[in-house]
Amino acid sequence: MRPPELDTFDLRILRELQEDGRLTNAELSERIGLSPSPCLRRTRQLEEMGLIAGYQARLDAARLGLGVLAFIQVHLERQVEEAARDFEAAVLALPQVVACDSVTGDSDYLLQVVCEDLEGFAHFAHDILMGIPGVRGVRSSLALKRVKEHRRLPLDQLKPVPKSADSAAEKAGIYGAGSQKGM
Amino acid sequence: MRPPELDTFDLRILRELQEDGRLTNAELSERIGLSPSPCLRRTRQLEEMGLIAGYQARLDAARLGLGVLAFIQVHLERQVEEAARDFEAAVLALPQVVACDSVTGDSDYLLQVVCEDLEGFAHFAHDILMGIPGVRGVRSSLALKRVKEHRRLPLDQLKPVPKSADSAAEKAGIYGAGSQKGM
DNA sequence: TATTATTTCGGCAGAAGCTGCCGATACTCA
DNA sequence: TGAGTATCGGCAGCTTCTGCCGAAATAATA
Repeated sequence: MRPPELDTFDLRILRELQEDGRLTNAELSERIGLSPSPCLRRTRQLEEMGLIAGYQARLDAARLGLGVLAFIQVHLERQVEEAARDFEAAVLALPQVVACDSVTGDSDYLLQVVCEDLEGFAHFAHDILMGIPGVRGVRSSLALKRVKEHRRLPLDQLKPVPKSADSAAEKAGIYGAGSQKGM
Repeated sequence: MRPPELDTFDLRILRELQEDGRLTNAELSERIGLSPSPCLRRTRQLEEMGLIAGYQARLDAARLGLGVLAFIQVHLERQVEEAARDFEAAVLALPQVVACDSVTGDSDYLLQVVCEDLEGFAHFAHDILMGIPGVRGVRSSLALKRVKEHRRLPLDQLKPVPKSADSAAEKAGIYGAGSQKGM
């Protein structure tokens, strides 16, 4: 997937909203150096393009009494085509699993699991996870300390389009019917 | 850390805001079955108590051209007291690292890293990460497919306080000076 | 059980913010 | 250089926010 070409304003909007998702449009427009109208337009477009996938409150798991975060490497049975599909479906339905990726390396999936306490985690790992058909084995690591968890994407790595150049053609593609660029 | 005792309304607020962090207070109050005034009051309290740590826009990394998510297990040199402190400080300053936990098991830290492409990732792993003093070795897994990534805490695991019981004493402690519970 | 104290509720009103429309400006392309 | 296009900023009606009020519900006490 090719990155859409965003100018500095767009990147600033993304950056600010990634920091504070409840910024008012008025405040946001001030911070990025644009008046409210075009700022709101751009934000809506970023949402419609799916670059902003949504907004969410970040909750403090520990303070809420969800004290255990575990990373679980999962190995599935080989040669079972349906195993992966079934496992993914099962994982999607488990609220304790807050993230799940299929990964390279010596396991098939990496799960991130949140539980109240070790007892709850033990129950999850043994009775629930190991009970999913196709699961051959798991290996768990418990998070001892959350060193960094802001989860903000490194937008600084992206270089803005200078807003001059082929801006017209670019916008036509991005904001318009979007019939180019091999979508 | 003991979980603060939240009633059903509080839990509903957390649930809804975890789903959509930009809900208007009017809409939120409707959904939880309370009028706007007390709803806003409760939300503000949840923020002040730190249960709501913040709000953020969830961006689509892939569509933004940040196509690589990697999980990196990091081993530090043993017997080096400062290694951990220095490593954590270094990690905090690296924008590519979107999350970092110190973990149990056969590595010291688990990093989640976002890069534009494999080239960028290779550069990060070799030139940046391995360049941090005290790092003995790393092992990487690349995410092939994000099966689940909503990152919503399983609030259903928590049981609400019936709103009767010792509500008065509880509120005094939580909402007031907060001088109890070993803070 | 009756009374008092405390807490939380719902409603209201001024202030702030949203949002769709307008003309004006800057830019591109022929 | 001139026509066409896209983005800007401003405005106005509407929604939403937010702090303050009295009322209702709950808890503590006698």
